[in-house]
Amino acid sequence: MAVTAKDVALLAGTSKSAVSAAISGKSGGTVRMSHATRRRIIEAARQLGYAPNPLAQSLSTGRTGVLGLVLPYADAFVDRNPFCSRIMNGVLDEAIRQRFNMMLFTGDGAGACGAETLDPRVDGLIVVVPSVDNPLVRMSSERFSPCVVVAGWPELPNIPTINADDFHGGWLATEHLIKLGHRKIAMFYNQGEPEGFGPRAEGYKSCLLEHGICCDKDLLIGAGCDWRPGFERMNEILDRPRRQLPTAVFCVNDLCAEGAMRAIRTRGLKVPDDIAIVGFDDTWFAQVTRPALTSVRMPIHQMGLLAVDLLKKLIAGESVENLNTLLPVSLTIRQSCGAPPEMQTAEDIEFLPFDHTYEEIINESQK
Amino acid sequence: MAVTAKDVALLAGTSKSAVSAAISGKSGGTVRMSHATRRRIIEAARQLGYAPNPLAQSLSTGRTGVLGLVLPYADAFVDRNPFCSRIMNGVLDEAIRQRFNMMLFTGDGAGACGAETLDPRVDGLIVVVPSVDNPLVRMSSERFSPCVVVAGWPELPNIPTINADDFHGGWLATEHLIKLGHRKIAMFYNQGEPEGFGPRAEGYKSCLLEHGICCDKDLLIGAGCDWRPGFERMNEILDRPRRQLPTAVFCVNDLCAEGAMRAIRTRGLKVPDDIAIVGFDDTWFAQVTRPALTSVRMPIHQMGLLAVDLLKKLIAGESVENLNTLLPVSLTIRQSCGAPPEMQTAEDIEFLPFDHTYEEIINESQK
DNA sequence: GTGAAAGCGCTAACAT
DNA sequence: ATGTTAGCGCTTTCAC
Repeated sequence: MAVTAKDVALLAGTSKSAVSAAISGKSGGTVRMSHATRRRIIEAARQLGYAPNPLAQSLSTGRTGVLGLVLPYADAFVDRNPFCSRIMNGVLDEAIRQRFNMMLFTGDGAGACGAETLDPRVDGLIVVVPSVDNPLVRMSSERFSPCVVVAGWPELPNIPTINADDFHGGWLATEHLIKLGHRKIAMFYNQGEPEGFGPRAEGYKSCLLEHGICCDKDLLIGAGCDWRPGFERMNEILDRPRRQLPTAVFCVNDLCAEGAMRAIRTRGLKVPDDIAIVGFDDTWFAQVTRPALTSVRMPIHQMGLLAVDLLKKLIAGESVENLNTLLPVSLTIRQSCGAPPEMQTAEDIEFLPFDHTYEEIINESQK
Repeated sequence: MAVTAKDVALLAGTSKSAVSAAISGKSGGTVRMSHATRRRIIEAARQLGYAPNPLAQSLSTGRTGVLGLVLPYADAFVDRNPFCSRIMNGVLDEAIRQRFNMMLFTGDGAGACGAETLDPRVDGLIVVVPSVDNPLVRMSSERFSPCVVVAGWPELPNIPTINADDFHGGWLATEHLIKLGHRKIAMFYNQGEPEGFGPRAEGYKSCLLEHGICCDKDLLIGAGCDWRPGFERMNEILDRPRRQLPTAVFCVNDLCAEGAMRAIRTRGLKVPDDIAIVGFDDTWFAQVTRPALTSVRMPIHQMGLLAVDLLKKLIAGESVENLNTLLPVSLTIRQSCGAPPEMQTAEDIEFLPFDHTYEEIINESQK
């Protein structure tokens, strides 16, 4: 067994409580002690190699210094979805910087937040689950254990959220296609959205409208955030008579876009010549598809950082002024829409890992 | 405050210990109870929404059900180094599958494993730190808290390790260059290696020797596992008189290789025409450099999986027959060495995230 | 200024 | 078969 406070007390000739006070450095409470005893205790602790047992500490104080990160499914912690990876990166990055430990949870299935979710082993939760419903929110109120939702809109109020401007992203993507002369533009939206088509699709519709293009219902297609639905929906569309084919598809994310491109390839057609494709997320993934994807970039890493900052404040009991953060997006233009080279974003190898220092990201977020 | 075992006991009209026994399902020990009481307790617990406090549970039992993952520096948890990401992915993947929770630690600086390392909040540790020295091992013995070292060789015995066959990897890379006609082959090894040049460099030397090529000491160059040392060393080399330039460089990993390629580019030279480059790791990163890297592939993800399996056994008190696992490597041939197209590995988009299901990986590891 | 004692919520050995 | 009790290691309030 490890050395305990009792051992230290014995050696220093004091009581456990003195040890606790000395080690934690809190001269608060009724416990004040002479410099001499404090020193003696510290020395004894050092000598014995004593460190407080965080488990016992937490049980006693109700604080753990651990943040929980909830991703939608186990695979999400893995390379499986570069968006999730990147969110996780941001969160971990900042958590480590802020000297929080991290614990990982998975919200098995859509929006499920099991009993483990209200785990006293964490001081708060960062939730990155597509549809965030009641159980989560109940938790947040029942226990005084705050949570922050990233990339999602919980149904109940008073839950802080951090999102990118999906609506504007949808708008940008659509506008780009229109500029390139497309009129029959399909959209693959995420069928899982709690209500309606989701903000990305709303941006798409709004942009079409603004440009006087009729929003054909047959072109607004329920897909999902993985490559498979993209693949399947595109296959179905390609069965339509040639006249009814869209000339471009805006996909709800990059994975979905790759699925669509794969279906197109399989049929012997070409992107962008036959059908143009736009994605959403613009992680490294968009660089390695062939052709490279034109995609809406969101400040994913920064979203993770902000989530931790926000959660930290909530844990500290500070009130937050801006409950719903909305971060700006932009369009990265590559080859999947046939944009002329001068429009294309330079294929920046700089995007690769080694230039993502913390300072840069902070600066980036401040300007 | 949350509902406790006491509340349940009160409602069910039994004692706390009965509740504990009923909930944990352990009819072992001296505690056996009638079906009736058990049912009553279960029902009461359900009614109250009771769940045991894992913190208290752990404090009492000394088990937490949490694995700790130690990466060398905070950034390593982040995209910063695709190798680390991928290891982490493997570990998380399997940990989740085995219903372990994960906690993340960073061994700030080389080989440092602070007090937090012997954290009772975890049942065991998976350590992915380049130079694993004594503090870690001391921990492992002092507490009965096992650890597994991944991609490293601790100095003390009896610590289970999981490694790829780095020596053979170095051999493969060098042989490839020799086959392509290179004779002046430099190697950038990792200066941080505890002793000597590390197994990758040994493989390199051994291969040169076997092919009757003198191992020029000026070509065995201390670099590191990041792009910066690769960049700087290559810059220095390019200052040498043209006669002394190597025609190829084998880099200790892909990041280092990219640094070297960048230096070459900066000087207006071309890879592979002027200098050929081989990397090591072969993560997705090797696909997105220009030119794409020829690189030694290791079963990184699988190393993570195995680490968890091994640790699980150790925690369960099982003894492990094979203390030092060595996994096979292979060479992925792309464009950075000027290999003829027919030698090149098909640029497999299949490598991308969506085909990494658990089953595949398991199958892959079995054949 | 310092130490004793209660309790955080649970488990497991011990009486009943 | 069931209930009682004593910790796990720490913090913190309360007497001294």
